Amino acid sequence: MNASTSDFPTGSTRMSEQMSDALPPSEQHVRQYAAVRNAHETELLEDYVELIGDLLKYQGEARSTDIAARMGVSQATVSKTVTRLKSQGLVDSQPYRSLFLTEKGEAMAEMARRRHAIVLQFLRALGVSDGTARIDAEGMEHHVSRETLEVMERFTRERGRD
Amino acid sequence: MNASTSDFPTGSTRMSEQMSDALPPSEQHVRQYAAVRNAHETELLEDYVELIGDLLKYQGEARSTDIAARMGVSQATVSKTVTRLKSQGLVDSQPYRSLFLTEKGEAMAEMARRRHAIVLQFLRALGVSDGTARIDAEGMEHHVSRETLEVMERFTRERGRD
DNA sequence: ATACTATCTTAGCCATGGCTAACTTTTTTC
DNA sequence: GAAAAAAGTTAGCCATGGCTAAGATAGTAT
Ligand SMILES: [Mn+2]
Ligand SMILES: [Mn+2]
Ligand SMILES: [Mn+2]
Ligand SMILES: [Mn+2]
Repeated sequence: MNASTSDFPTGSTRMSEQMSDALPPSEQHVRQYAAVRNAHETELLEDYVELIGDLLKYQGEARSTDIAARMGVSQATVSKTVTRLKSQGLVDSQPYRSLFLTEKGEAMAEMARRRHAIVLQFLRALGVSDGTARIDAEGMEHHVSRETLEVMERFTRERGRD
Repeated sequence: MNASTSDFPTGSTRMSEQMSDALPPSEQHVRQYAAVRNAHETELLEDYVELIGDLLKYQGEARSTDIAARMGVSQATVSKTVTRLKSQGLVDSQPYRSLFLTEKGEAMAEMARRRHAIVLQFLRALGVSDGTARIDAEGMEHHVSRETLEVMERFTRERGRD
């Protein structure tokens, strides 16, 4: 249940690495953690609208059951989250009916889709296997800034084996 | 308050990218989301032990106040989280006293420290600016698999300007 | 020693994101 | 078109991770 603590490469720690481990200035440090908390606030909603958009596109319909099956959670959990999505004006639906994205939801889905694709393609271009790349990209995407995305895009374009 | 939905590069979407956006098989998709939920379970605890370790190392002591200041949260929040850290056997402390890491806490801190450093150095080696790299690394680190870490390490070693 | 200040804890509040169980509605089957 | 199955909702539970307000303890000055 607990994350393994010995699950990572044990390669040599070089001199030059030592320096970068000192504590950053407090204000910087605070910004780092705040950015993470911030990302976590919208993470799930982003994944939902992205998935709903994909289901609409590839299956013509987005049903709660499909979402529950894909996300690996119960239907009740999906129902509750959909209520939140509606209250945030991202999703539209009648009770017991299929789900749709609002304009705002479309926009968020489109952003998430693009961002996710950039990170996934980058990881593959780097040389990470497809399965691992998909898993890592799903979590990483929400923590990648615009600047880093641009660097990733350029890398994939220039050196990608995609 | 809501995440901006137009905050990302709008570069052209190439043909080859289109294919990779199709829905992955359901089981794979479930694994992706499960991995993210899993990472989020330990994420905060990892950052706490990492920070406590750094404070012990660089300031000789790890006080709740310092943690609260660095994390940008209230002391009450730190107190509550420390209770959890103790109940998981990661941290040791007497009431109103400084914090220490258990063996288990040390191990987790060491893992987190290494992983965090690898991701940070990788981003810098990629060409991301220091400030951005620090922010992105803080969130990304928890979602990077062993395989990807190894690829990042190799990249930094071979092409890094570090 | 007393008083002040800084630190830490506790209680109680809230939102999020899981779950199961019970119920309702819709869809399919016969 | 009735019965059965599938899909969706609601209620109520729990843990996490924030917060404020109030109180307790420790450390510093005077
Ligand atoms: Mn995701
Ligand atoms: Mn970290
Ligand atoms: Mn972190
Ligand atoms: Mn995360």
